[in-house]
Parts: sequence; structure tokens; C-alpha cells
Amino acid sequence: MRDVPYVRRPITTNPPNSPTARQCHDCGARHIGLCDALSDDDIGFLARVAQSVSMPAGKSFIEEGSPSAYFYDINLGDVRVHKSLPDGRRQITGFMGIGHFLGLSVSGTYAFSAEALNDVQLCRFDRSSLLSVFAEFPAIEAKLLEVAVHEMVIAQEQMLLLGRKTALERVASFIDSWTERHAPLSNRPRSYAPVTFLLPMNRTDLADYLGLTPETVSRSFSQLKRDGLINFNNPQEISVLQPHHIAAMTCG
Amino acid sequence: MRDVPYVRRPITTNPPNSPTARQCHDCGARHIGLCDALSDDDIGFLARVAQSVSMPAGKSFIEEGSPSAYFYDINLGDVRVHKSLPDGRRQITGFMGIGHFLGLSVSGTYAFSAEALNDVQLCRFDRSSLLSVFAEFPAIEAKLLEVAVHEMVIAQEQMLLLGRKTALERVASFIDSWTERHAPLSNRPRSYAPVTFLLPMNRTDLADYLGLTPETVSRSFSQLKRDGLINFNNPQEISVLQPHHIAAMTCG
DNA sequence: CGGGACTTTGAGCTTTCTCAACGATGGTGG
DNA sequence: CCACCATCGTTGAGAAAGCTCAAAGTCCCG
Repeated sequence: MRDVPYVRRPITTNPPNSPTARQCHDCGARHIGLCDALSDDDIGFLARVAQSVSMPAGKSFIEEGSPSAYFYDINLGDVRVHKSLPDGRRQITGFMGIGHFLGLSVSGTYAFSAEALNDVQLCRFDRSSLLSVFAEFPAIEAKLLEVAVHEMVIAQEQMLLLGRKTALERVASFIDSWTERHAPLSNRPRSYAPVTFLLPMNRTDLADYLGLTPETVSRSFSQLKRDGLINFNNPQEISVLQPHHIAAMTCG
Repeated sequence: MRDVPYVRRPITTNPPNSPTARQCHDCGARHIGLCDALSDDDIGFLARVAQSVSMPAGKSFIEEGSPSAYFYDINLGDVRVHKSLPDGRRQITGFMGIGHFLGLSVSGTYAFSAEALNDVQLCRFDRSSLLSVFAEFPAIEAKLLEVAVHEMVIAQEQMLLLGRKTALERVASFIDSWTERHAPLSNRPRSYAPVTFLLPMNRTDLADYLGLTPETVSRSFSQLKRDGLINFNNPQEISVLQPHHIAAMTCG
């Protein structure tokens, strides 16, 4: 039954001290992204309209063009977001991780699709509940605006990558940003120490994210490997041997 | 003195019934974008912290990396927004017109540059004034979130274009969206009647927007011209002879 | 009428894509 | 437990889309 999402608590409003409300304490996303903007008291109110949902790896839970009934916040796992052309060409617009929100819509239908890259846990809010929460807690809406503005900055960087960078620069940019995700040193200059981590997506996903073909992604990885900048224990596990050098190859 | 922006009212707070407050009535952007979300009463309050600013064609008024001191709303004219790489490669992330807002930032520095494509009139708000307005009028912040979400949809469409469309499809997509801007038929199916309008940007801007070279943009235009889908009276004035056919070439 | 900037067109080149084969990995069933 | 199969990743060779460089054409403006 791996194809059917398992809804842990299919109730619309949870009592204030229910396990759902309390679970935020233990949530991996409690102090990341949207929820980080809320006090323990406020998040209790948010939790009352939240449903906890699990998605197996590969499951699509947002379909481009379908009614935007829900809004999601990722508690665990990784998600790929994409748009497609009628003939099947696909552009992945982002890989989202813990604390990331998904599914805001103005038009009433989703403008993109979203799939679980691995087993994912989500907080789900239905549209109308969310609107009432906004009315009660403007802080949430304010934080959401902040997050949306930050998303926009990232989107503009991706446009620069897609429109103007070479294949090698694109792959280096990707490695650089994932190195930052796994060894975030905030404001300090990036560490020169090697970092190893797992990539939750395959080469085809990567190609569709970087505007390349899987072959070109693979060739770029191979070149970086030849140059001693990275290494692969297996295709998923990358070691960034010279993070500063990779960063220099991103061209900004 | 065309290089120096002319500030019409360099005062920070204007009295409620001042010409500034009343000018919103006559503003071309009064019922577009952000301002459209506000009642006549509310917009009076917004006008009290607004400065009206003019920019001559070509003037850069937002510089990537500089402190994000101001927030702008376009009253008249067209603006190009872009990011650049250190070696000069440029990606234009959007062409903004009347009613468009610009300059929100979370980090405290602008993530992009903005230049006037022609003579532009802007409403300018300083950061701190804007934050106080947000506190007083959550409706503005809510509308801003809505606008930001819509921006994000457009950005994702542009990523799809840059990552996955052919040169001809990119140029057709551009023509299609500008046809829509100039002959917006809302929900009804697009008109089959020809539309003529002026492009405020040159071929190099277009190339930097579409991830191409000026030569390729020109060649694509020439092909569409040969095929009888468009015509140019001069390089700025385009006639879209078969809007529906152009729309079909965008591939979505 | 002339000069500068922009646009168009052409020819050859480069990067990336396409197509194909080979290799590695992981899951499944005998 | 191992062989098999499917999927994914890597590598190579040739093709093609779009880029670079160059020259000619056009338009605007003084």
C-alpha cells in the first residue's frame, strides 16, 4: 500500500492540548521556516487546524492545474517541485526540505506539481482553515511574506543559472548550495574542510533542475572528480573535497 | 540633467489632504496591483509616507547588493530587473510595468538591480515607513503576499522557459505574454484579431531575458515574420498578426 | 546629410544534446 | 545464495541548436 498516502489525523480541528498540538514540540521543523516565526502558544492554534500526512517516496501530492485545496509544510524528507510542458519536457523549480512551505495559490489551482523524493511527513492545512488562521495571526502572514520574498530571491538566482551559466557552472552551483545546506556556517566564510552528504534526487532530476541532460550532468560530475574537487562513493553519496574551489566555480 | 532623478516631493510624511494624498485619485496605478487592494481612505494613509519620484530612461535606481532602503511602486513607464555575474553576463528576470511593486528585501540588501526602460514615475516608500504601514494596515501586507505568490508563479514559468524551451518557443512565449498585456481578454479565449504595440526594450535586453543572444532573438523574429505570424513596422513596433498561432507556439 | 547605435543576416564554430553501448547497483525469484 | 532483470549512471561518437565573429543594413537624431 505504498501508493496511498497515510493520513494520521484526519480531523479538521484538534483540541488545544491534543497530541497534535503538542507534537509541534517534537517536530523537526519547529524552529525552521514558517513555524519558527511563531511562539509556542501561537503554534498551538496553528496545530489545531493542521493534519499530519505521510507520503511514500515517489508519491505526487500536488498536481499542476488541480484545485489548490491544501497548503503544506514539510516536517521530514525532501520534495521536488516542477512544471511540465504538454510534450513531457520538465523543469524542476526547486528541491524543498524540512521547514519549507508549499502550495500557496492565488488563482485557486496549483501552478506546479510536487512529489516526495523520499518518505516525507507533511503538515497539511486546508485553504479555508488557513485563511481564518491568517485573520487571527497576522504574524503568520507576515512571516509567509518574508519567506515568499526569500523564495523569489532564490528563483531569480536560478533564472541567472538557467539563462547564463555553463553546464559546469550549473553543476558547481548546485553542489555549492547543497554543501551550504549540509554545513551551514552562516555568515562566516565557508569551511575549507571536505563535506560528505547524500543526494536525494537522481541524475535525471538534477538535469531537469539545471536545464541540462542527465548525460551532461554526469560528464560535469566526472570532470569535477577528475580535477579532484569532489568524489562519489556511490552515485548518491557525494564528497565535496574542496568546497571553496567549488564555490569559486559557481561564478557568483 | 537627465542623469539625476527628480524627486517631486522630498518630504517623509504628507498631510492627509495634501496634493500627494489626493494624487492617488489620478494615478495610473490606482486600480492596478498593490494599490488596487486599498480603499480610498486607506490609500490616503499610504500616500502620507509616499514620495513621488521620476527616473529618466536608462537610469538605474536599484543596485544589486546595495542596502534596500526603499520600496517602489511603478506609476508610469517600464522597468527592467536583472541579476549579473562578475564577468558581466546578465539575466533579466523581468520587465515590470504600471502597478508593479519592487524592492522588498529580507536580507537588507537588494538581490537585483532595476533600471528605467523609458521615463518612469515611481511611488517611493522608505523601509521603516513601510513597516509601520504594514503594522497599521495588515490588508497591505496580505495583498503583498498575494502579489508575491503571483510573482513566484511567473518566475517558475520563466524557469521552465529558460531551462526547457527552444529559441523559437522562447520568443513566441515573450510575444504571447506581451500580446496578453496589450489586449487582455481576461477569461475569454484570446482574440484572433491582430494586435500592434511598442516594445520598450531592445534586442539585447530581450536576449538577456530569454537566455539567448541578440542574434538568435533577431533570427527567431525573422522566422516568425517569414511565416506571416508577426510583422515589424520598425524594430520596436510589433504587429502580432496571428495571436492564436503565436500562443500555440509557446508550448504551454 | 552624416554618424552612432541598434538590428539583421551570414558563415563557421562550440557547447550541449542525442543516440547508443556498456557498466554498476539493487531487488526478486528460482 | 546466486542469477537475472530492471533501473540508473557513465562514457563515447556524431548531430544540432545556438553562439561568436563579421559585415551590411536601418533608423534616429543632430
